[in-house]
Amino acid sequence: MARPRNAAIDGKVLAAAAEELRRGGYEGLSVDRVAERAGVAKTTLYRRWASKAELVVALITTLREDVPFEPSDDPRRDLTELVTAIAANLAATPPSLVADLAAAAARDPRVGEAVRALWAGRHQAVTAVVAKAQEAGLVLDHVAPAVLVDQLAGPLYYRLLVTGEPLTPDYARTLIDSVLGPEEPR
Amino acid sequence: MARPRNAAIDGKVLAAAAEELRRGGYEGLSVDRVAERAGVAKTTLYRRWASKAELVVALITTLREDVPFEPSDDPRRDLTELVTAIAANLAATPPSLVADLAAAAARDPRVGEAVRALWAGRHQAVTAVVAKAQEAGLVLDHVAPAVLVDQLAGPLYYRLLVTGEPLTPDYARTLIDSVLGPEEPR
DNA sequence: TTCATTCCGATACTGCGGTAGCGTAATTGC
DNA sequence: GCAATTACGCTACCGCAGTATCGGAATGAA
Repeated sequence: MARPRNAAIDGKVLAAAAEELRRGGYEGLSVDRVAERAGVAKTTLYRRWASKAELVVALITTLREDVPFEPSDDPRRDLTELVTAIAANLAATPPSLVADLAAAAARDPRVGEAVRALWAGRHQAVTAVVAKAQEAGLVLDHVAPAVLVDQLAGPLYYRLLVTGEPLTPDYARTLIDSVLGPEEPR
Repeated sequence: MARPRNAAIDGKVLAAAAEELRRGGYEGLSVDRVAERAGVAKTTLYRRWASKAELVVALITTLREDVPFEPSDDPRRDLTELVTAIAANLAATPPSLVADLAAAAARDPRVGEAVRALWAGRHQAVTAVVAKAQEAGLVLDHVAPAVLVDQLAGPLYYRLLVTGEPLTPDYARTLIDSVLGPEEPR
C-alpha cells in the first residue's frame, strides 16, 4: 500500500550478523552491535526479525547451501557418507550455538519450526536410505526406519550437547556398523 | 580464618529459587527476584554461586534423589526399566530447561561438569546393564557398550531437543528392541 | 580485648534483548 | 499533485545477569 522496505538493508544486516556470529558465537552476537555495524537503527532490525534467535536462524539458512544427495546402489556407503557429513557439520559448529538454538526453539514455536527446517533435509535423506536398506534386507525390519534414524542422528547430538565427547568420522562409522551389523567381507 | 558464612542463607535461597523455577522455568527465574524472595542481597547470592546456571544446577542436584538401581538377572527387563525411567524423567522436564542447561554447560566448563554429574548415575547404570547383556550374548558384540548406550539415550535427547517429538514409554521400548533385537517368545 | 579477616547489605553501574513513541522522509494509489 | 500509509532513525525506557565499591557488623585467632 505504501512505502516498501529497503531490500538492501536485509543484506547489510545479515552480513553484519555473520561477522558477529563468526567472531563471538551466538552469545557474543549483540543486536546493538549488529545494527551499528550495519549502519541501521535497532528498531529497523526488529521490524524484520522478531528476535535475535530469528535473525540468527535466518542467517544460518542463507549461509547454508544444501549439497544435493544422490543415492547410490550401496546403502551402507550412502549412510556412511550422510552420517559422517552430519557429524562433520556438527563437529564444526560451536556446541553452544546448537544448544542456544535448541533453547530458543524450545521457547518459541516460530523459531522451533525454522530450526527444524534447517535439519529437515539431511534427516529426510537419511530416512530414505535407511528405508531402502531395510527393503534390501540389510537391516532387521522389526524396527521402524524413523527409530533407526534417531539412533544414527541422536547420538551425535547427545555427544555434542550432553557428554561433550568429540564427533569423529570413526564414531559415525561405528554408529552405522551398530545399526547395519558388521561389514561383511566378500 | 574469619567470619563463617550463614548456612541458613543457602537453604533460603535454594527454596526461593525452587519456587521461581517451578513457576517460570529457567528463563522465568530472575536472580533479582530470587534474592528478594529469600530476603538476601544479590551480592550475597553471587558469593555462593558464580552464575544463574550454577545456582540452578545446584538446586536440581539437591532436589534430585537418586533411586538406587539393583540389576536383576534379566538385562532386557533392567534396560526397559532404566530407559523408560530416563525417558519419563526427560518427558517431565521442560525441554527449554534441558536446552538452557546444555547451553550453559557448553559455555562454562564448571557448569558442564556439574550438569554431566547430574546424568552420570543413570548413564553408568545403563552402561553396566548393556555390558552384562553383551556378556550374556544378547547383543552382538561387535560394538562397544558405550556406543549402544549412546543409541539408547541419544535418541531421547534428540527427540526432546531437536525434533520435538514426544517421549513415550513405548518409544523407549522400541529403542531397546532395536538394540537387543525383537523379544523372543518362549 | 584487640585486630585482621570475612560476611552481608546497599547502591550504583555495565551491556544485554526487546519495546514504545515520535518526527521525518519516502513511496504508493488516486 | 495530493493524501494516506508505511519505513526509518532516534531517544528513552524496561527487566535482565553480572560486577564494583563501600560501610558496618560479626567472627576467628592472638
